[in-house]
Amino acid sequence: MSTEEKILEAAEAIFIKDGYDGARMQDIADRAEINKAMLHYYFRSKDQLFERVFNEKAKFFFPEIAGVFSKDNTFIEKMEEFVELYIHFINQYPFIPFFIIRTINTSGKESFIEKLPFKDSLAPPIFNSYFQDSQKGLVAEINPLQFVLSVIGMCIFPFLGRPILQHAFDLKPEQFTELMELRINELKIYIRKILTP
Amino acid sequence: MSTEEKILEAAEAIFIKDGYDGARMQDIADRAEINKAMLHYYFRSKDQLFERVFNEKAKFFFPEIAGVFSKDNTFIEKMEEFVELYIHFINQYPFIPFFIIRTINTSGKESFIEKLPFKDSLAPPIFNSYFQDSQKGLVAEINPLQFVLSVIGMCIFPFLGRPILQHAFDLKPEQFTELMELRINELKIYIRKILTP
DNA sequence: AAATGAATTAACCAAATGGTTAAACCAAAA
DNA sequence: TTTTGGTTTAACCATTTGGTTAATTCATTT
Repeated sequence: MSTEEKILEAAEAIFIKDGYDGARMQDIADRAEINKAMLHYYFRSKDQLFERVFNEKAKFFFPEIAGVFSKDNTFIEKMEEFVELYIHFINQYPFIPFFIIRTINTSGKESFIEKLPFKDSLAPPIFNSYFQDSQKGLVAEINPLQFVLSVIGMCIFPFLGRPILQHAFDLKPEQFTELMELRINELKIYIRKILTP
Repeated sequence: MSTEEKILEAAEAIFIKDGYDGARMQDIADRAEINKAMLHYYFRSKDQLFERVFNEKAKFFFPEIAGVFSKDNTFIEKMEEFVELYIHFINQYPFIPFFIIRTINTSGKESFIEKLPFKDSLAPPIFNSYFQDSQKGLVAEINPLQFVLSVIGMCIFPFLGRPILQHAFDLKPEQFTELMELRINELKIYIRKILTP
């Protein structure tokens, strides 16, 4: 593994664990098993290293949904698929949601919002698909924005509140992951109930 | 206003805005318009000052629901009331959810989890009420834990992702608050659809 | 008015932190 | 074999940060 890769891997781990403010350049260097000066040699500054890490992780906050929303099925079916895709997705990177939420709520890091694919890639296909089925009477009348926020919230919240959950129900990491896998079908039921006309 | 109150008020604002790692004692002193040494005179250390602030804010993460869940109505009605109460509640302290989520996910601050009223005060009455109505066939069969996580997630997520929302839809703070007020009725509809047998 | 004790301040301190530098290392080209 | 240029290291630097101290101010008690 190249030095640059070692640094990036260590920086990811430390920034995801501690956030920008909590992360220490020395911790990243130690984890990458290199000299601290190398961090600056390869990435100039903490800011630039963080930006590089964020850019590579931003796409893992919202999944790529083109595949789901180009299919020729109903909005309800699409949303069910979306939930399955999304929870599987986050289960593979369970600490990304908090990393992203923390970053966009951190003073001085507001501009990172623009790097998230929500506005351009996620919301429009969902809204379009809803309006199409809505005109055909295939879906209940809901507010699509409020609905999308609800679905994302249902999917993501357990990962943000994970420490509370693990404490309250004494869950081991595997048990948490399993609970989230079971969650997929539960949310599919909720979504179908909400959206059935 | 006493010096102690001035400090606490400033510390709240800074810790909520910047988190423990991002907060600077000097910033708190400046905001309180007092000498930095006074912070230590009154609260000894950054840790103790933070703990004091967290303890006072922890109760605003989950609302007091005794009133709602002692009523003689159905689980569905209770949950509708809960959502109304909860969103109103968070709308008054819109930055508390992120403050709490950030803290319990911060290394070294895990022990603060225990100060949240979820395990002892929030979950049990909800679960009990569900099982009562479930036996009477008054409510659809769902997994109460997954359901509670969903409701909390639906209520809270927009406040955590607020910067994304405000950016994507160009919302002013008043507009955001109004969107959340409208959200109450939308979520009530979702909940009734999910829970109706 | 003198004494007392808490409240407040300015100056200071040690450690930590992001970042720099000059020298050393090392593999490939000439 | 020497040169070259990228890579790595140890030592160093300026600033920031949480925290301390000793002196001073101020209100209250005697």
